[in-house]
Amino acid sequence: MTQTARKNVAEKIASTLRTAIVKGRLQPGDALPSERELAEKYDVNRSSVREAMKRLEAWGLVKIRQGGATRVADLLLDAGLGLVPALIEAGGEMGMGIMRDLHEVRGLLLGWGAEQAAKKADAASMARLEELAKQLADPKAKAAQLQQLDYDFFQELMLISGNQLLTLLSRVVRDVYFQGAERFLPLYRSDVFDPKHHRRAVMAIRARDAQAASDAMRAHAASALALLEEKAR
Amino acid sequence: MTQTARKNVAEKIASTLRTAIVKGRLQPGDALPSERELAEKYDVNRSSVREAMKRLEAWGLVKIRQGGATRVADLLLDAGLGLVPALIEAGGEMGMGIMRDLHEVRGLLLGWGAEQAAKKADAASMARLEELAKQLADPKAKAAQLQQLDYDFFQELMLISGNQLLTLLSRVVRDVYFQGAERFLPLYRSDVFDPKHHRRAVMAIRARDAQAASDAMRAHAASALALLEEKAR
DNA sequence: GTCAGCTAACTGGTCGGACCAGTTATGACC
DNA sequence: GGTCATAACTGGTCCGACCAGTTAGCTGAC
Repeated sequence: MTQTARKNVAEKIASTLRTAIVKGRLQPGDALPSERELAEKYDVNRSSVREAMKRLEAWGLVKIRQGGATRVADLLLDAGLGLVPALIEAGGEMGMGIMRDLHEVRGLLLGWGAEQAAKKADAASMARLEELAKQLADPKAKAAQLQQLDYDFFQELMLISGNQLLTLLSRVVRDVYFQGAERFLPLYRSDVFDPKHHRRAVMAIRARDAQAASDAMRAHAASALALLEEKAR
Repeated sequence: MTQTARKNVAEKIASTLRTAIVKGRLQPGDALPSERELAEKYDVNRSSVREAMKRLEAWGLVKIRQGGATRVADLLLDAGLGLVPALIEAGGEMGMGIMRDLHEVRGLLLGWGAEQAAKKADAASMARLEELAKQLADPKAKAAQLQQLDYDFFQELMLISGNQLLTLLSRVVRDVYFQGAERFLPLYRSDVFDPKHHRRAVMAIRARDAQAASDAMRAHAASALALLEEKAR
């Protein structure tokens, strides 16, 4: 339990139970203790426990039924993205796996977004992308700044694609991403980060070359992933 | 206000406010009435209002700060996927747009999933895919069954890909999808639904032809999208 | 008049205790 | 042994109080 200082009571309880579920101490189908019992156990009011329960339900980790007990949901069937922070937190192989997956998804979306941008970026968007690429090439930039810029670039592509669902989705990716942000920071150290992919992508988008743009961004994600796996060894 | 009969009190309030926000009656930055005021207005207890607020916060629609007012978040910056049901519900152009986007994302994921499956499907997964393809080709199947099978096929591909994040994501896609399920139902009527893409994909996966598999599933999504847009006219 | 600083009137967060509304297991009755 | 009412659970909602931050307005020094 590190760094849970500033959390709500409900938040603490929710993340405690989430961890218990993810780590398998609570199995799918198991009934959770009743709200009243949990309230007593954690020495908080039942309202707070209820709030925690609602959160777990929103994450798809439990199923609540009035009258019946609250039970752990079948993770494979019902868990949503709310599970991810717990997976990352769990660390080890599990955490590594999910971070690998995250980069894979990012690569997929980046490639598609670049392709779309090549087809329909307007002058204003084009200018924003170029500005971002320029800042990414700044040798004096700090790793954290580069990380942020890289995300901004990603988001700009999603916006250009005009797909609202993906724009919303990129928000989720961001939350997951910056959750374990410091783990990704080494990827942006000045001696390893190379802005060439972004530069190539911007040029391709300007030239309306969808294939090249897509390839460039995929390459970016792939190289990040390769670095990450190298680090893991 | 139709069909809100079986909802929780909190759920009703949350979706009412969500609609207000999505439709722009409440602008980003605007302060919501205080919890006490809302409780009085809707003639419910403050606890219920609080629950609704927590839900809106989880959706990224509002920002809650102890001491300060609860304010509408900047949708472009903070809203997550929880916004989607409201967009669909809003109907009209907006709803149509989001459904179009949904199919686009589905196509992207289907294509990628099929590609991955061609690379790493094992015998058991292969068998499941074939079984699903067979059932999809059943001329006696009802539209709703076909729709479910189509989703199952999608999910199986996500599972095969081994990407946990995408598996979780497909859960979200499912929720969005079956939310407005009846709107998609016409796509599965026996006189329009054609299982050939699934058949082609399965054959390609068996032959380990990633490109062909990907193309087949992309074609499936594209044709569904085309049908959808034709219907909209 | 201007501005710092205090205070009062907000906001959301937590509490406890009550009662309503469903579910489930018990046990008397047939 | 099977059935069915009911008691003892579960979560859902309510009330009213107080704690803990924020904000705005007032006061007073300059």
